[in-house]
Amino acid sequence: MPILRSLDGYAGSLAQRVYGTLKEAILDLSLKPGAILRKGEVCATLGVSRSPVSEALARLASEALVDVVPQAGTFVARLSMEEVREGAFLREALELAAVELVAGAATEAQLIQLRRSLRLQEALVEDADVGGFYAADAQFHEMILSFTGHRRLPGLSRTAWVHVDRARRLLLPEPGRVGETLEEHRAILAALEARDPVAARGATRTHLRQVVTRLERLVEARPELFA
Amino acid sequence: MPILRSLDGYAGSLAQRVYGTLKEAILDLSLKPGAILRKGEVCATLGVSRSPVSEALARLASEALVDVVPQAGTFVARLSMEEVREGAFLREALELAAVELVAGAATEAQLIQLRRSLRLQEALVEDADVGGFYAADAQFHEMILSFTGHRRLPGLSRTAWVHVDRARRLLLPEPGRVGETLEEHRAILAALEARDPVAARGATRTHLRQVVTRLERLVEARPELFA
DNA sequence: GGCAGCTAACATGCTAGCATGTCGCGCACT
DNA sequence: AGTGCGCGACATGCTAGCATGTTAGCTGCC
Repeated sequence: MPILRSLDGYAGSLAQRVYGTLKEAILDLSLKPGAILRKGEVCATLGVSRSPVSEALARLASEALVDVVPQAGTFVARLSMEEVREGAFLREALELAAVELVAGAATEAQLIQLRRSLRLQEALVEDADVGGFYAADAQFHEMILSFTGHRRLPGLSRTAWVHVDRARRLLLPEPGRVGETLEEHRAILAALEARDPVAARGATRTHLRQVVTRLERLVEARPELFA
Repeated sequence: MPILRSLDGYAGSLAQRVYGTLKEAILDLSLKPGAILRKGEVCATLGVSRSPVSEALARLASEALVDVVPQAGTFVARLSMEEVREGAFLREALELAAVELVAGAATEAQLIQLRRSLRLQEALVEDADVGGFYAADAQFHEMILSFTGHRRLPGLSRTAWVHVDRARRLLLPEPGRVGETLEEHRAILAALEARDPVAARGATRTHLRQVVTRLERLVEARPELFA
């Protein structure tokens, strides 16, 4: 059993903490795709019983992060370009609908929040704080989604994106990408400020397709990674 | 405990059958919104233990069909116009993205399937078979979603729509609505045949907003239904 | 030497009972 | 009479052990 971070640092019921621990390990590939994931071992490692583990695995199965084969075993899902494409499609659908709505309905206060986030992103780029920038990036997108007024939308978008996020670990960092990302965010904000839904959709679509394009190139170059 | 249909007729594990039984009862309002849903009673009624019931309730909670309050109780979700709007937004986002994609990529074989479905719908309208028509309606939409090639899309769309579907039980049948629905389907298919993504989006949007519009009128007339 | 069948180990799914925290009712007090 | 407090009943969450079905390896046979 690979090293599994302890439950500390996660909140809520045991099942929820087990879920968080396992999900993180799957997403950062410390649990290898295709590996068997024995419930008994997880129980022993984390020091909990099998019910919370079962519930956590059920949730992960509903996100297609693990495959549960009845009476046979539970396996970490393999990287799948199919899943990546589907996840990207879903997030794109949600986020395009969101920017379209927000372009027509954003309040001044909301625009101010977005501008502030952009200023923060600029500072992080100047400081070359890549980790911080990606956090601000995620927050920027979540803001837009939450401005629709739909509470569960940000979470759904995150869930849709998990397979893309996992596959992204295989990409090497590309110098200058953060700067381009910042520029794309500027274009989205500009379209929102102009209250132009079509431009907002276009800018968002362009932005979201960057990662997937790079992944498509990767799968072409090294198809064995997506067995 | 209201009458709960037996597990027979559902396939898969016990948990899955319990899930199906409960979901059906919640959706057709035979489990009253706001009612308490005791695990123990469900176990006794269905003759199963608490693990499968717990798993089923966890899934229902993730769809916001029940509220689980730790150490307090489980409650059938109340009807909520918020949830209806969010569900409608989600399905619209997914289905607009789907028709846009399909308009550009549909094969002739797929168009033939859709035309065949429309012919079936016409026959059902002529025979005034409303139930059959709604089944064909659902199938028509599922076809379009599946033509994107994304396997889980139809299921996600169904899940998104559950709150709308539940609230729809409150609407009285409206004479002539099936005819209008058929006409709207014709418009969607026409746009797909013309390979016109913009028109397809427009026709789909118009179509999907019909139910929500009627629900908005209902909540205005009888707000107490959505406590 | 290769293949088929069997057996044994072991995976998950389910059942039953214990620990923990909450809510509501009743009683005493103000 | 109204209010605050305390206790009891009971809800879910968790733990531990049993039933069921699969898989892999070994053995015997061809």
